[in-house]
Amino acid sequence: MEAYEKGVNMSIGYACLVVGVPNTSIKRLKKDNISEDKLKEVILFNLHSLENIIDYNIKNNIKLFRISSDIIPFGSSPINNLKWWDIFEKELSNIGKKIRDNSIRVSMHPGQYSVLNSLKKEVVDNTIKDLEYHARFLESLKVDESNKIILHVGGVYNDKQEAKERFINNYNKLSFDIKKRLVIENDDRSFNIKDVLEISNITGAPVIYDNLHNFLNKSTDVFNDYEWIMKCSKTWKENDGKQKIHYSQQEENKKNGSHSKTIYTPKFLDFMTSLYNVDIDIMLEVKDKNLSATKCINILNSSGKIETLEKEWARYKYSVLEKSSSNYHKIRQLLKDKDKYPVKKFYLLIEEALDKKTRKGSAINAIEHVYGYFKKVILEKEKQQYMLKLSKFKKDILSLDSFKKYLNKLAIKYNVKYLIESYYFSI
DNA sequence: TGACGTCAAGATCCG
DNA sequence: CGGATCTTGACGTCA
Repeated sequence: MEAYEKGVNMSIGYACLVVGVPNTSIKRLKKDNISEDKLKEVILFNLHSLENIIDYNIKNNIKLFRISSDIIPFGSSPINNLKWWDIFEKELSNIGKKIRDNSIRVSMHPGQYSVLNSLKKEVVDNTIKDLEYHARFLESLKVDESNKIILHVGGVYNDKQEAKERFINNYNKLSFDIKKRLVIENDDRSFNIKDVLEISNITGAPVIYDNLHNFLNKSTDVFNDYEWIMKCSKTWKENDGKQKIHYSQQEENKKNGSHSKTIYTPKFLDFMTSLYNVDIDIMLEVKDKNLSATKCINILNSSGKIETLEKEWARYKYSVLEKSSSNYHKIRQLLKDKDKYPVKKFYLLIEEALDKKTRKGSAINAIEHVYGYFKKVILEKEKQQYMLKLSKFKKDILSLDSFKKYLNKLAIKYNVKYLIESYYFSI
């Protein structure tokens, strides 16, 4: 634990979406369904969601967050010629103020289709437009240049050296508003961390080290995570803010590069220990998003309180019960001693439970626990609906997901806060 | 030419 | 008719 105690200012965050928090979804539009009104409507909707996400992050002490590129639909396309930064100035500055006032650091990450070193001029032009859009969005929040835009180098086109040079040439043509935010990241098949450091050496762009990409696409120079992170640290200058890395784990039995469902804490702690007390920000790339961010923050907190775990337990308990009543009881037992903070054991038991296959009996057990919350308040009609669904579920003609969706609807209708905040309906 | 990755919109199916 | 489930889109590179 001692190893990373000094990194107490370190921020851990997650990307784009929030799991299990109402009113935080980001909407998209299809090209053939676009009108000015529709665009405005969706932008406003998304900004409301973003504000709710920021509020959630503030409340949960999450200081690092990647904003989805979909926040402004077709933000870099001529299809959308709205001056959204003017139209929604009030909303944007309001969100920006919350971000700044709470020392949250945000970032954006254009997708794999933005390729600055492409052989096609049109692709490069579109990429620059996309970078302009991302820079403008961050600018509209009035957040400083430590709030970064992350980009991969692009394609190799049979000649890596030329591809690097094309990247550098095109980088040099970018406006200062983009350059001041642009950081580059190693990818999982073309440009390894050594390549990216070389490019950084010439362009001056800071480098994001991605551990999983490095694992899958190693440089011929053999260094460990810590050593690469140290090399990358030199590329971060004062105005760039704290050095940032991406951390993810491979989902077992899935294609290389698939992010894991959750961050497994023993592995994460090994990684952290191997970094000694290096002071960096860590962006997690993981399916359960904010859940893993909270978990990792809690597990590194050497002065944590039992209340934190109790709060987490309230949100996880029915998901655990659904998988393993044995772990459910073990955790209850674990949380009895109010003077301790058994955070490692706690999350280990949760991870172990959630990895188990759901058996029908335990699923029903969890369902009945959840049903207990509105058993007394719901209408007779709903009671009958519930009974019918339960018997259908038992006969395998209703899926667990559908059943849970119905329960979620009831939870929202009767505003059962304990259940609405639970992860039971989202993992 | 299709896989790659992502996730919600949109389309279609089902009871 | 509402809800569940399947398909598509939007993008560029590479096998």
